[in-house]
Amino acid sequence: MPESARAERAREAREARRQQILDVALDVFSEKGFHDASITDVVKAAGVARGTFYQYFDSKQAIFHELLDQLIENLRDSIVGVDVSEGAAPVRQQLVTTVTGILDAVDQQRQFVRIVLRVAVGLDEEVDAKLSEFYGNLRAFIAMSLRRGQMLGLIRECDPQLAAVCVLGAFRAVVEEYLGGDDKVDTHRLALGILEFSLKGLLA
Amino acid sequence: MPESARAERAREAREARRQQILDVALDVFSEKGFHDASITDVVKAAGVARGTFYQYFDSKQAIFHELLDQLIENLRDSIVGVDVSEGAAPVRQQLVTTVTGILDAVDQQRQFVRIVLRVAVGLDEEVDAKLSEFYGNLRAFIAMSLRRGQMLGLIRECDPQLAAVCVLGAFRAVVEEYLGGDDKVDTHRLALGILEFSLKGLLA
Amino acid sequence: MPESARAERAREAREARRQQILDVALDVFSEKGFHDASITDVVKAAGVARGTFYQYFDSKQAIFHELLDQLIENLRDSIVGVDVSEGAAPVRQQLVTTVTGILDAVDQQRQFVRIVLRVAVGLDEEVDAKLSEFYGNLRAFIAMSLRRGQMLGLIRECDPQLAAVCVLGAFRAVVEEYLGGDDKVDTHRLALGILEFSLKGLLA
Amino acid sequence: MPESARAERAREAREARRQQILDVALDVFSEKGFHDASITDVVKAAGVARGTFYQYFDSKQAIFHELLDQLIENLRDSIVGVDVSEGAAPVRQQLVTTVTGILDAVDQQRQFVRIVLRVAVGLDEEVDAKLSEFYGNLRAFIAMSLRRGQMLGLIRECDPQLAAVCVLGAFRAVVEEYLGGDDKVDTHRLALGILEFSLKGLLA
DNA sequence: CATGAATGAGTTTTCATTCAT
DNA sequence: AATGAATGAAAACTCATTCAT
Repeated sequence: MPESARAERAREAREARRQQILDVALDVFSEKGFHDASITDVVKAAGVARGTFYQYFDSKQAIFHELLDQLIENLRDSIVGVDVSEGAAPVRQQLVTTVTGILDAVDQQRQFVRIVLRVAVGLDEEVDAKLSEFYGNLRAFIAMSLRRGQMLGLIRECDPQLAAVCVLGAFRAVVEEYLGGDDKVDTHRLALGILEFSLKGLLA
Repeated sequence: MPESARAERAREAREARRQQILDVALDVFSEKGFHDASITDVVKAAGVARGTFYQYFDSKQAIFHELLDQLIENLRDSIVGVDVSEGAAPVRQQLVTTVTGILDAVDQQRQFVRIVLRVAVGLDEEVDAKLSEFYGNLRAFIAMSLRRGQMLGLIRECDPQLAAVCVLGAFRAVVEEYLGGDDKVDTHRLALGILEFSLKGLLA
Repeated sequence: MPESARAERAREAREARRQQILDVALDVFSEKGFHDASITDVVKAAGVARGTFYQYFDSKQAIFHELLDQLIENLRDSIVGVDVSEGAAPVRQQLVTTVTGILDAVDQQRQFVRIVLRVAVGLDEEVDAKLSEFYGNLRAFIAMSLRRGQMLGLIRECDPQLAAVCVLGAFRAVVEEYLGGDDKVDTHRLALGILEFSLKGLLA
Repeated sequence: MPESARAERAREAREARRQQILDVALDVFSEKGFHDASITDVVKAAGVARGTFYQYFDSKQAIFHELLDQLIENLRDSIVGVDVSEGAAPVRQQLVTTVTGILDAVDQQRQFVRIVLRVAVGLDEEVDAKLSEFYGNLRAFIAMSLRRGQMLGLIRECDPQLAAVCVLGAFRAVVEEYLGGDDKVDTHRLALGILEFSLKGLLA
């Protein structure tokens, strides 16, 4: 079936082009922000014509939303639960590994940080909803983990919802502060710091 | 001195008008964001003509910056240190009172939250600098308090800088989550939650 | 009649104020041009309120027109004819004196030059008409003098109208070139140059 | 090379469009002046959208400056020197031909006159500089010619600089007076008049 | 009569989007 | 499918003029 083969190749080319524009847009948006970045900036950087852009994306909003979806999905993928089954590694060690892993993933793609923590904040309702959903899921996941921990007697009595907000807030703040710029960081140290803080608090 | 009296009244009227426009702009910006709010929106809501706006403010940026300055100053004013001198109230109680007070202040003016935590984020370099400075001061204050606590043996061994980032992040997240909408909240409960979390952590 | 005396004083005060604003406007317009000079510039320089300005002049155009009228009248006054009656000074000497006198008058008030030769040019139809009339009168005066000179056998055969245009053009160009800036000039030398040129031409 | 051919056609179309807008702007500016002509006037007359204008020109100022550059270049091109080599036509005849030619060129494009002699006068510093340079070059050219004439014994003793100012002034005045409106003129007669005046003066 | 705050029509300019080639 | 010239709605901002005090 030579025709379907050709069609296939065309589809792949289209997909590649599409992703290329998305990649470029990530750079442009993360550097200039949403409003200060123009479609002109994107198409120039991508080396395509204005019209071409609109063959792949419906609007400036649309590409940003898609971008955000990709970012969120990537972030989600780098987050995995803790195995509490017998024979698994000690919980604390698992936590350190997990949190370090997330920080490493974020560290790899700092544009993510800028987009999710700066550019996308307060943009429009749809974006807000997406971020809310993402954070909500994370919070729910954390809260659930805490509840399970409470049942296992590992976590003290507390409002898991509120506690989850605090944990996530601390984490986000560390990311924003230490991974918002271009400085190198010791992700292991940060992960330890966040976990010690969240688990043991600051009292002597 | 009737002349100076009249001049005084005029000056006051001007100041009142100015503040009125600022107040209206606070509403408009907090509801629509910076880019989606036009000067037309502001002047319509204020019931003045376009030109009037420009008699009081140089530009759209200018009024937003001024607004932000006011908000930050207000926030700063609601934050006070903890008295560790002898005869002072127990530190823990003071902390609860302080944090509850801050939450109450923010609760009173929820537009503040939307502006500072959403609208102003990632707007432009000057705004970024202002927020950075504000958060930096807060962090420095917290870090210093932690260091003092360490010397008094109250706070455990840790990187005060990193810990301050976590504390502030947890606090910010709580504000954003619980005071970002229009729901009523129990600020005392939130303050307790944040403090317990920050001081004792979550382990059983 | 104390009342009329008071009224008189008031009238004089009004007149003085009016002239003061005109004087200031002359400075402002000659420096900034018509469009780039704002009413704000004028009232600030005059030390009066905006409303006051409009009590004395109907509009920005109006004050400029009035200004131009004054300037033109002043220029006209510094121009006098040549006495060809018996016993009068030699015509050539009279001409030198007259032209030098005009140049001196203009030299005294260089703002005149800027207003009449730059600012007022191409402003609007009414201004154009005024300048046209002024130049037309001058040309007519010169043409008439030339015709009289022809009858006396002093001036050669030529189209007096066209010749008047040339004479006036040469004069204007000299004023513009040598009195347009702030450099000191030798008006006598300029007058001689213009006259030699106009009377004898440039051929050896 | 079909591609370069298409690109070539596109480039030409762009250039044509650009020139069309310039032509229209020449009309609009020469009729209304710079300040009274709005971009709206230009684009309406050109039959294009607002945005199209800004694809070709950076600003209202920019198109005017470009327009002025074209006009000045055109004027310059219509001016040629006088050939004093042996075997050349008599100088006087050459001068008549040259001056008549310039007047004819100007006659052809009366908008030039209005723009250069009215609209552009006193507009802004850059425009002033351009006109100054143009007139300066002309003056310098005339002054140099006069100096050469003096060396050949054709031109009498005089300040060539001042004489050049007079010659140019006379010429300009004739252009302004006779070619400023829409009346037909006999350029040959005007050229003769200017030359007779400049060379022989008005004395009998 | 003086004041100066208020007005709002009018201007230039931007930029996401469309569409003929 | 790619191009990029054309579009025009919408925005910020100015400033001559008015009018209540």
